[in-house]
Amino acid sequence: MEEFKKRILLVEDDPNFGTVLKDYLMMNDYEVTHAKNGMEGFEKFKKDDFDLCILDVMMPYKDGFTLAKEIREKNTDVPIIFLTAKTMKEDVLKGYKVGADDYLNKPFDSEVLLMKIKAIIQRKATETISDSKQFEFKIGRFDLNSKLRFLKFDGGEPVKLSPKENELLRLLALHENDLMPRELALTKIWRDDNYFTSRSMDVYIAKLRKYLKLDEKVEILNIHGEGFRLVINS
Amino acid sequence: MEEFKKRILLVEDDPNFGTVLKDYLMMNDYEVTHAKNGMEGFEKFKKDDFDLCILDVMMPYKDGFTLAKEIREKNTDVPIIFLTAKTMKEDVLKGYKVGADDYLNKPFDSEVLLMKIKAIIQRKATETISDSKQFEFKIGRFDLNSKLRFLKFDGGEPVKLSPKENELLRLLALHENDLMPRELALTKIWRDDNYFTSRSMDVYIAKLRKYLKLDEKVEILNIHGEGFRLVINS
DNA sequence: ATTTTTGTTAATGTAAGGTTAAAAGGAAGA
DNA sequence: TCTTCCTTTTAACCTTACATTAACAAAAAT
Repeated sequence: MEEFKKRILLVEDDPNFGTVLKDYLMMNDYEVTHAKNGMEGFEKFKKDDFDLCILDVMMPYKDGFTLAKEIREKNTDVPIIFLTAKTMKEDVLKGYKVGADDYLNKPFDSEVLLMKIKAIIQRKATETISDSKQFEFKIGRFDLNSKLRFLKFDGGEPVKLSPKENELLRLLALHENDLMPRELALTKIWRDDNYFTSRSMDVYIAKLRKYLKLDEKVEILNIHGEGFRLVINS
Repeated sequence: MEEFKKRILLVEDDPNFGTVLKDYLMMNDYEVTHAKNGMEGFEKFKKDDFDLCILDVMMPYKDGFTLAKEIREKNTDVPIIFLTAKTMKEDVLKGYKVGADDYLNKPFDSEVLLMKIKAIIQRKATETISDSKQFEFKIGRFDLNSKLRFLKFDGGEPVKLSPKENELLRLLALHENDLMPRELALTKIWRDDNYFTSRSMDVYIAKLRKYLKLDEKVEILNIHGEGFRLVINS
């Protein structure tokens, strides 16, 4: 049926609950790595590729949100589910802001959790068809290495890009010659779509245009009300 | 900022709760269509394009799941959120089976609902893959790319089209050589059919005629009181 | 003949985008 | 803790793009 088991990073400080949950997930054919606190969670996250992270919110030293933010810096795509102790509205809202995919209030029904896991992993699987592991792009006479965050012109000295510059250019490159919808960048990179994030994005477009000026064949065009288009003229 | 408000189909039989929820959503910048039962819900669904459906599970005659199934047959992509009366595990599981994107237990916090709506709509926006072919038309010696909103004559320099110009020309092209009813354009593009939108449309017809003048074989004819017809003479 | 519908151009108001600079945040080091 | 450097956001100001409305002319229908 499935060649490889899906891998879940479970970060939960309560040892009893944690191990029970881990066993339950393993019984349901997931490969589970259990970290007992935020620090350990991040270490394990860096070492491996996971299909899903389940993070407890209430943890000593490093709470789930802080951990989520660190994870997001490394990887903008991994699905994250939060386990919140109670129906803390603030927690839920905060969760979505760091890019959570879902949350569950403890105590929760384990079957429901399984269902959510399945739904989320499937969702990601369908999303991740084209833009999978692409981090290197040729943009006219430029080379973008978006893993190391630099841009080289004609193989010369690389210019360092800030995280936002890098993500934005990468997204544009992924849609080369095609529309890169505003909304897409805002939700993927800024994780929020409002007036200010939108203006912020415009500022970054200006920055990128400045970098790209070196090659007059490369330009970022605007499609009013829709988004931007990175075109390479021949 | 907002090109168009996102459209929500709300199917909820409790009139009090339904209207309150509708008003609340409308206050938050969504365009809401409220149906009072499953049958009505499906009718309205067929008539319009929605960005999201919020379905009450417990409804007389046709429950939320049945409705969801019918909706899914028509459209595999619209996000669906279920409102379940209590933490009915069966309901939740059943919901996911019909392809729900999320569910909420009543009573729920309205801000949390907003958050979910936002998250889900954004998620779907992200998935929008480039299904190009539907956006490219050959109109005489012109090429219309209605995704990138430009019109090329004889493969020369593309002319940019405004959103309304583009949509209108696209509709005409879809009905090439055939009647494109006035009303159709008004409801689909202007989303309102009155004296002013009608005059506005005439203005756009004039603009399109100006663009299309380059190819004397292409013209937009008026059918008095009915609509317009894009004809390509041979 | 006159009312309604359409053709066309121009004027107006608003929203979106371009650009630059200043302010605010945040992390690393002193 | 304070300082410094880098990144990001916010603000300000300006330009361009769009859609609507008005105004007047021409066709078509009654």
